[in-house]
Amino acid sequence: MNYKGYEVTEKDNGIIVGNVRDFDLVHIFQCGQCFRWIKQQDGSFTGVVRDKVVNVRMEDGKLIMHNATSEDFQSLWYDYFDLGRDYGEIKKQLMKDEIMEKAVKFGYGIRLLKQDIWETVVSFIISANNRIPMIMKTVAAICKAYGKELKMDGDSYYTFPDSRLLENSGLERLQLCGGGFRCKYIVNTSRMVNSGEIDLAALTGMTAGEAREELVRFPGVGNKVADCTLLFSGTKYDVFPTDVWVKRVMEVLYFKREAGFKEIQDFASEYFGEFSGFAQQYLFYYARELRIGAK
DNA sequence: TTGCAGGGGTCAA
DNA sequence: TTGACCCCTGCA
Repeated sequence: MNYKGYEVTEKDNGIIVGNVRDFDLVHIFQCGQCFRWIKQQDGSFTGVVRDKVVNVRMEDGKLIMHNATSEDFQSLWYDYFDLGRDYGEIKKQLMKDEIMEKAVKFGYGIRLLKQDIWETVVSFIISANNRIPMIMKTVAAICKAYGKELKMDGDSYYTFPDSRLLENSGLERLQLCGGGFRCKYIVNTSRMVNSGEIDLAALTGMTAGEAREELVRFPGVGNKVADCTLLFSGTKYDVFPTDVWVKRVMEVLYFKREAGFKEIQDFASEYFGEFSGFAQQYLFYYARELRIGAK
């Protein structure tokens, strides 16, 4: 069948998706936006999104999704991988100088995933003063402890637990997952969501600035975590999450000197405008892989 | 082998 | 503006 320009064929408990462009699994999963896709020995990736577990790989320019149906593609994967967006056009807009040209060519297959916003905010609370392997380990432990079990080829996988489950867990049990001092933030953030004090679904209707102000009311959420949450859930794209790597790459490549966070954000919003979030991803991936500005 | 610094940030003083 | 913070890894 054909769905919005993508040729989707069902085969052996899976689907093959043709016509995917500007799409590279390593770029997508290792550009810092997600923590639940595990690279397998054969180069494929296995991950859980909402209540589906799949294994994905590329073959001859086609996306092969194991344990998926064409209904799943329409209801979930098309949106999740942001397949309705023309990244070729975005890249053209962003390649306005030599720096961006290099960054975009380097991470040519990056796509911004539309992840569940609850999972995103909790994951990025965990990311504070933390390393990627540890973040992945903690998120996996939380899912295993509280999530719903899913099966694929005889192996068990787990969904990301909702805010009720995390609030009810209590601090002590949550701390067994290795989140350390961030666990109290997660419990209290869960409580604020459950009480209705903050409505995550309402952020869509706000400006990026308003949505950020709302998010930083959560304990453990500052500007950086708020911007990551908005960008990686597909809620707002005119944000420029500025962590130490982005700060370094901007200082080295654009400012040629030390620069403050506010200064960098103002520059990005002026220079990249509505495409700030995409620019951030190309720059971040470029900086981190090439260790630009690393000590 | 043991010890210690430090990490994709936030909070409190 | 600055240090503390869980916990694990890398490197003396």
